[in-house]
Amino acid sequence: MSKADRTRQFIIEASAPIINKKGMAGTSLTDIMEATKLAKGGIYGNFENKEEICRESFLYLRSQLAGKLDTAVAQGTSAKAKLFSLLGVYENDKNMTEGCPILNFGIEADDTNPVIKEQVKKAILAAQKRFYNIIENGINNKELSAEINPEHFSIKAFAMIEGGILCRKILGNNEQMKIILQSIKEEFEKYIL
Amino acid sequence: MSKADRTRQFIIEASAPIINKKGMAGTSLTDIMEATKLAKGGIYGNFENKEEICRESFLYLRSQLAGKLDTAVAQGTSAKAKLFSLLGVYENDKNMTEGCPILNFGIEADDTNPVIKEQVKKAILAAQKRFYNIIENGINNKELSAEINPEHFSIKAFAMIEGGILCRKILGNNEQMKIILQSIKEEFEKYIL
DNA sequence: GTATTTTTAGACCAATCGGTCTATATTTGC
DNA sequence: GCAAATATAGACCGATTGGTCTAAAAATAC
Repeated sequence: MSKADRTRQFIIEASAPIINKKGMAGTSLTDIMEATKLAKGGIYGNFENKEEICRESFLYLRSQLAGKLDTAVAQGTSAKAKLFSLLGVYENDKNMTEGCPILNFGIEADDTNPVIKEQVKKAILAAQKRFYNIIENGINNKELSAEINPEHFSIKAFAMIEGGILCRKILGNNEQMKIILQSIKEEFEKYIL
Repeated sequence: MSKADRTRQFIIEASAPIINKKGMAGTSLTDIMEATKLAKGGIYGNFENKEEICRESFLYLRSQLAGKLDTAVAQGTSAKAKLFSLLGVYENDKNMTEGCPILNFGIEADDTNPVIKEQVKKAILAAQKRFYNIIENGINNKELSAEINPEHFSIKAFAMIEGGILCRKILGNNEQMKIILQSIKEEFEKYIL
């Protein structure tokens, strides 16, 4: 990994939380310079423009989050354990409590940045697929009744969680999220064989 | 209504859709000047600063949306009719398909603008209460089983819809939203007496 | 219809925006 | 450790930002 590659990665990791918090339009080069302690030249030698920093920051947050979620799923040894472990990340992980990048970048990009919007789309579909796969494997393993609709379940669970993240941030507490996650668990348990 | 009041209202109504779309940080005075065909003086004679325009724009969008939702509920003559009518607005209304102001302003304001954040909070609680009241009245009228939990139902429905709005905007179609609204209806129907 | 008050246009402002460029500093290959 | 290549600092750029101020225009009161 060359010096430039390391600096580039360092800039992304330092910028991503700021952009996730303040938004792309709301984050200035000055913010990024302060966070990295780098001068303009040091930044523009590694990135074409601010939009590239935003884009790479989203991709970084997305992959970091996906890694945590995939790890959580992998740790479960049954469909139920996998799902509950996955939901646990949504409940507690700092990456989620600080604001879901899918929500933050998605809402801003949808009318302003088609390139990032497309990457958010991939993130949504991947997040839903993570639920879907748990259910489908559960059915195949005879852990779950074939009555459960994996597509509907994964869409509803994902939507409820994203809505729950909004409520958590605005209302300033985790109560509604707990109710949401609990109800996802209860819905799931109806189908355990 | 004085000339100034009318101009003020006109500026709000012209600016609100732009700010809802491009975000508060992403909307410039130039955007507002173009939308209103007014010069700087005409705008700053009616508003203290850009933030006030953003704040009033959110309050305008919030009250407009609340009016439509309340009207829809009032049109139903049973708990079921009220709920289905309410969900119909979330499915079809332009105010929703163009982007929910609760979601758009909420996500941007939560880390940057505590005053607007507080107003978004009120909007969320009011939206949830609208669901809650339908359920509670339904129980009292013996239309619904007392088994239904109005609090949990309203929290889940609201969260799912907001998550569904995100998916609709990013995925570019209404399919997931339809599944979500259908599942809310089915869940509700389980409790009809 | 005139006098007074209110409202608006638009020139103007300093500050900040994203971005460029060159000279210097730092890596890197050998 | 020296030379070539690469990366960074920071002065600089024009454009744009949000915001002010004054003179003209329009609405209002009588």
